[in-house]
Amino acid sequence: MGLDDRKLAVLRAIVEDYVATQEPVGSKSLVERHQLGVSPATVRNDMAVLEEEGYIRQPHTSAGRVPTDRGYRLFVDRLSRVKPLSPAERRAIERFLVGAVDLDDVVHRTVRLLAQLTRQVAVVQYPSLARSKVRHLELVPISTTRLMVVMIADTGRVEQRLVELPGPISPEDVTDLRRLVNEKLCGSRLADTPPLVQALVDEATPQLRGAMTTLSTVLLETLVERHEERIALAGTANLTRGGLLDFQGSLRPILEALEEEVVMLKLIGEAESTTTRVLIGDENEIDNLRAASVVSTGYGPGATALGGLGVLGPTRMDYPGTIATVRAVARYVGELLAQN
Amino acid sequence: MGLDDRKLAVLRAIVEDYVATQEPVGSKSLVERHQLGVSPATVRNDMAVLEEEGYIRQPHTSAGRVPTDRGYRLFVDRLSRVKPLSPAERRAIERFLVGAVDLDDVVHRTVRLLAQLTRQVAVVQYPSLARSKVRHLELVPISTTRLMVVMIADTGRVEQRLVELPGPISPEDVTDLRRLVNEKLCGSRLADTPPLVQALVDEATPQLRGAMTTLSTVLLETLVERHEERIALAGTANLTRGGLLDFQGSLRPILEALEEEVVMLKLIGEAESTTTRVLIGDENEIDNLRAASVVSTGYGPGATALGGLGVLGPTRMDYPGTIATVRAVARYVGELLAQN
DNA sequence: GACTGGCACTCGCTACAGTCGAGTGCCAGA
DNA sequence: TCTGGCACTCGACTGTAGCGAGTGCCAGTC
Repeated sequence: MGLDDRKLAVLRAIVEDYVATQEPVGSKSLVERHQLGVSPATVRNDMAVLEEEGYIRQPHTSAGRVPTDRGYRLFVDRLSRVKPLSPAERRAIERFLVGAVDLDDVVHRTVRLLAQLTRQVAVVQYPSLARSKVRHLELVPISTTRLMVVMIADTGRVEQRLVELPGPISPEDVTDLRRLVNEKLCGSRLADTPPLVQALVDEATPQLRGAMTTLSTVLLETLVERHEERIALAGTANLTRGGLLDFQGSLRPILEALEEEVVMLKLIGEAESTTTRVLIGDENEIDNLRAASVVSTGYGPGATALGGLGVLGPTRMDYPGTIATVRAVARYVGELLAQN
Repeated sequence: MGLDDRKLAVLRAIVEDYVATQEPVGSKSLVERHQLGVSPATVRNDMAVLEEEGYIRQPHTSAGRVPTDRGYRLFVDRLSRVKPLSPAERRAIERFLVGAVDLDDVVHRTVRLLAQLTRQVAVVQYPSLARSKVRHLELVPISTTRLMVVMIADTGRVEQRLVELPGPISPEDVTDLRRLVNEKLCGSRLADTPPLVQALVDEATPQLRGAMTTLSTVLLETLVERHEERIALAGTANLTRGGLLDFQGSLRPILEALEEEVVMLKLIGEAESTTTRVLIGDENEIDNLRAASVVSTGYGPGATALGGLGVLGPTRMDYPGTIATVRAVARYVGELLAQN
């Protein structure tokens, strides 16, 4: 059964009121607060239909209606327009991000900004290593059999790892190694390095072969496979906003999920492009987050995403406002990183 | 008025029972669960004295007694002995920390381990830069007017920062800069570098002076003054353990405090030595943490602390067990870092 | 046919009274 | 100094009643 315009207007009004007041909304207060041009009784009939279709529900008989996840979905897809940011918000974003001195700083400022503006939990993924290019590889001898490998990516990320060599190595050999590795790998995307690294081993002189083999293993392991992705988190205190009504009484599962980097990456970091994604309640694949919604987007120069960022909050959130903020922040961060 | 041995035994019993059950403890159940050798009435008299002295209190008339912060303090100082760890716990610690590949890894594993063993929120400070020595400084040209400075400390910490030079610089000059900086600074403690950095500027050739001045500013700013300290956090979900009884109903202030690195550093990182500190409730200077207790200690090779670590939980916590765990973990981490 | 006013009904919330029981303070006696 | 006994307190729980927001339905109107 189709929903006519008025029914949609009623749904929109319900979502807006519920988000604002956090209380189930009834037909009477609805007509009072919105110019629907009809009587409460009519609204009630519409509500009955909306409920039958699964867009709203009653917490108890004789309470007002509350949007369901499906209702929010319809609202987000068809009934809301992205709110333009207020000038104050724009200024806040600019001011907050100006003066960041390095990538860590950018990421931390961004995640705090996002948490503050949306009053929710914010998550920012560091620029993905897989999509970064190698700018420089530095080998620093720590002892005769130990090297520290430092990789600097064009996105500003710096990763390091200690390498235990099979045998002692001379400073000259380290210099050679450094030169070889840099010649081969500089400028290539990390995702493309595995064959290059293999080639390095194959082409190495017998003298360097042992060291190169160990080094290559570590490079592949650390930079390509392992904890290549990192995230920053802020605003967990915002979860306590709105008492315990949101999140059906327990923050536990949410906090647990937030601590699992892998989970968060899945949520935030999957975006390949800079489109905005909204996951509402049940749509979430992570059980712990069934009571939450996530608004996320990719950021980066142009339309390709270097990484993802987003916020997590109760399903009862201000979607238009949140979406606008997330997008705006992502755009600014993208520009900022492009400058480097 | 002094407290005789039996009164102290009563206090100990009250603390132990309350920590275990989380319910106010009465005189009758007390004599049932502990071999005090006296009747409930006698215990009641003792309790009256303990209450008068401020060691315990009644939530309401006619409920059992609950320890006050002062009571916990006395318990920790005089009535409890540090529990030896179970073999299982020792094994868990070893297993958890073996196989860590770099400092980040060590810190993350440690903080997770601590959270898991104590079932509380764990905080681990990265080895303090101020107390680290410079192992190597690397300068990587990003463009003709930009350098990335990477500092590697003997503790394994790696910090980087982008430097915008006043004018273009040649690769040869970069090499010279790198050599000069390393000759001067390698091996010295970061806290001692400011005069050395100044000397570098003074001694620089006219050609390098401009670059060196900028570089020195950045070095001082980034490495000595600014975000020199970092922390890792884990186990926030443990705050929800024990319902909302702990933390007087709101996690808000706790979560807020946990997000403030500065606050956490003050709490965890002040220790200069590897002695254990216990802060109970009110003793805490941070208002937001008035309902929490913190057990912290320094870790490092020998008795000098490289950094601090600790846990935060409700005042109603198992102090002997927590103290033992925190100490044991700190010792292992210290050993682990000494190996590098 | 769509909308409206009216009406009976539901049910959560609050207030109030009553009961129960854990725990206390006090006191006289051993 | 300790103990048993006793009266008392007060929170927790239960049951009842009234209130009110909100609903569904129906007959009537445009």
